[in-house]
Amino acid sequence: MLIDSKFRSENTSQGGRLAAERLANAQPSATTFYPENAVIYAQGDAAGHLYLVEFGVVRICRLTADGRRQINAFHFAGEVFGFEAGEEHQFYAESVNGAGVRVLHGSRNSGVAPDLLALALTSLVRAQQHQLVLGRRSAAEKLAGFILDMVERQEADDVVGLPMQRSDVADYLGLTFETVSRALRVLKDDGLIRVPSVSQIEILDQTALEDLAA
Amino acid sequence: MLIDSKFRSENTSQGGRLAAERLANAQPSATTFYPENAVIYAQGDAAGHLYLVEFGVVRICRLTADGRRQINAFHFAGEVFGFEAGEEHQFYAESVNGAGVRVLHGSRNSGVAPDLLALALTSLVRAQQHQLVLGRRSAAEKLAGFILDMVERQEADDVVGLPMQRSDVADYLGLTFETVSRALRVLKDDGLIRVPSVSQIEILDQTALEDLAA
DNA sequence: CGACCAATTGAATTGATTCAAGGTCCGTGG
DNA sequence: CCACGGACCTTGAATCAATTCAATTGGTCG
Repeated sequence: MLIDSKFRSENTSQGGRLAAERLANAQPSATTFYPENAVIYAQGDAAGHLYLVEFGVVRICRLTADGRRQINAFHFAGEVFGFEAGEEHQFYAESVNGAGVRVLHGSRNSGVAPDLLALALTSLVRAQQHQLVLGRRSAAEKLAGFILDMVERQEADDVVGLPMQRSDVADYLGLTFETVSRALRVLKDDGLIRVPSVSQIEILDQTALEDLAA
Repeated sequence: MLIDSKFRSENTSQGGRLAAERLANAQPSATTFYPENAVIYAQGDAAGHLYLVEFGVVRICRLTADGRRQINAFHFAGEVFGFEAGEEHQFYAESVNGAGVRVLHGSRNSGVAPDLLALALTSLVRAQQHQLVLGRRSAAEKLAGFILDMVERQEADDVVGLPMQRSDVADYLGLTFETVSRALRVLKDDGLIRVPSVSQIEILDQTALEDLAA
């Protein structure tokens, strides 16, 4: 089975945005605003819809039995989330910093399957990337991978925003927020980054970051 | 956008096997046998094909800059692998213990998109599950999650086979093989499992394992 | 200005890794 | 058939890194 290159070609840095636009334009609907930390859907809710981030950032989370939180993904403007397996959501989605979200409505058999596939592959690629980052041994390596991911998705050159707080980053990387803070300091002391403000990171040595994260 | 429940209903424990069968039957092809540790495709090879495991186990891996190996996924009989983003494989695939693999050939526009979507979602769900396991803090928790995954996919009741060696499990969980060995001992000493042989694990207390891994 | 929340930093502890030494299993050859 | 060799697994002890708990700093909003 050869996957049509039309599907794949959209799936690298663009993150399936063409497919998302096609779906969104096919049947426009209203954008809902979710204030900071507002729940978009909860664990156990009926699944099946897809959501398009218009602006802001969304996090996809899951709570463990002992009350810890694992963040599965962050989604930025232009990205689509909501793919899941069963009839119920295994994860819950929240607005990180105030986000506008549009539900994608559409008939089931209107020839959008190729677009759906492209979007699903985008999510798959992100998940695979996250697997790699989570599997890295040291905190500094994880953080380097995270920062590079942010750079790529924000299409920023050297100053990248961190719209989520340290504990979000920690739960995304499987660390504590103190360790995130310390790892940032290590990268800073080694001259790989600068931290002009709490929510901004300037890349000083992208090559060194990539070597760490590779 | 409402994802057709036909796609989703196949995507839980069955792991998209119906879709895989439909694709395989659509255009049968020969099965290739890959001996232990044989490479099925290499990092950098042209991507685009999908592969069906007929028997045996396949691992999907990636090497890091400093020579460590991250195993992204294991695939068992009946499962499909090979989904990737760009034109080149970002990962490499190897036979773990001698595996029969069939390349899925087919015309690009023969109405198989729904099946492709189902399979891609299956891979996505597995990747998400793996994210959760990798994010767990302790080695025992990771191992509990891994064992439960094996139980589910082998459809075994209480004795589950571990066809891969300790170092494979370690690279899958982001641990060292010594830590895997020690974590197994912990689970054994706590009465959650028995280890009748090196490659077999008997579940004694599935509920406790689930509590650990949840 | 003061209160509050997030982030940083410090010190002690816990847990995984590292390095090293046996132990087990299995296939091969005498 | 048994002994040997090699690969894999287990176990031990020391080290190192992340967590935990606690204190302090920084920034924001009323």
